[in-house]
Amino acid sequence: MEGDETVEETALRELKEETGIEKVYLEQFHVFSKRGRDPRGPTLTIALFALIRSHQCKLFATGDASAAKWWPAYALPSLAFDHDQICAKALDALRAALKTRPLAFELLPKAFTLYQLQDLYEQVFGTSIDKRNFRKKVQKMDFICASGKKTEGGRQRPAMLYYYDAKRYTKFANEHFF
Amino acid sequence: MEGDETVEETALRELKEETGIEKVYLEQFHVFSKRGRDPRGPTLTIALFALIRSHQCKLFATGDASAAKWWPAYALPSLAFDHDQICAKALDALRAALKTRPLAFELLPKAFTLYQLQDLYEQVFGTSIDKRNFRKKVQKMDFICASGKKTEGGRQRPAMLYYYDAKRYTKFANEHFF
DNA sequence: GCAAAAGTGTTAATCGTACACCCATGA
DNA sequence: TCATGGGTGTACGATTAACACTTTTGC
Repeated sequence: MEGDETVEETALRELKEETGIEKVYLEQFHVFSKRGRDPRGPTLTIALFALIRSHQCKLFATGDASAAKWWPAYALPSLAFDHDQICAKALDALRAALKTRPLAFELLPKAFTLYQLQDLYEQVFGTSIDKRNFRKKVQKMDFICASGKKTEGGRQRPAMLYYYDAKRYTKFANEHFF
Repeated sequence: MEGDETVEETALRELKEETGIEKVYLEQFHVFSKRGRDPRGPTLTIALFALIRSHQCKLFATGDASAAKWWPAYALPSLAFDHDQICAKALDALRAALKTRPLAFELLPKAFTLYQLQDLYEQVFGTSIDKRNFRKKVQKMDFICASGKKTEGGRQRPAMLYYYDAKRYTKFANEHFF
């Protein structure tokens, strides 16, 4: 941490320095402090995950000359110290977060198709979901709104583009929980 | 933090020093690092909540001469710095934890009645739950087991004592989620 | 035409919810 | 006898889960 930065500001700065990516959703998930986790001496690691919109991921690949690179979460290379455990816990935290809060919309473009949304959940949870049941459920969530526009230039039939309405979600959540 | 303690060890030591309570369940919920949260300068607070079994709470009241004291979460006294915000976030984290994991059993005696379990959920979530529906649901959870023993010396009809079986929970969770 | 995704309903089973009364104990 | 919790079943509505085919587009 530099100057009087907060944890989140530090993470955003480092992420931008290493990958060029900015303006992402950040969430803390654990502080690692076990003895011996770094042979150089006692350390405290405050771990956060960042959610990066899918269309921004390619910017990263064409970034500067740093060693940063994408890896699938289920096939990481071997990492220094206890960083493999940190990544494993990050995945758990991500799944728990996606189950209980509307964070899928931080991973998709602002305008997305229902296929993209379903695919996201299937990939994160490693399940397959029935398309009709999924769409039926989405229709009941009035914070997922059809924009009226459709995809263009895809290899397939144009699909309706949806967007996430955070204000409607708040109302929805207040009515459905507690 | 002293010596090469972990965050959890520090919290357990401090808790014991201040209140005499030990061997509790601890869980991290947030790191507070906002500028200006402590006028004395930049600080980093790693916040944890502890779950203390109800029958151990009275030990606390008869503890040493420290200023530690029980307060209801919905009527806290005014606290230093941003500690009111930390407590508010602790309550949120506690509710989220109790909804998604079997942590109620860290708050009850090892042997508990169904009334105690229901009362716990009602108090934490501020709701009232139908007794018959609650018991029906508990019956389906085979990790909540009748011990065969009953309460003695209460003011009421003796009640069956139940216990939590962590191994069965693991099996149950694997079958019911994902 | 073919590959890829878009879109669309019905049925059966399960789950959640609402609801009221008698019982055993200690004070 | 009274206060306090202990203990029990049913019926209705809502939700979930299983399941297959036609459409539109680019190549």
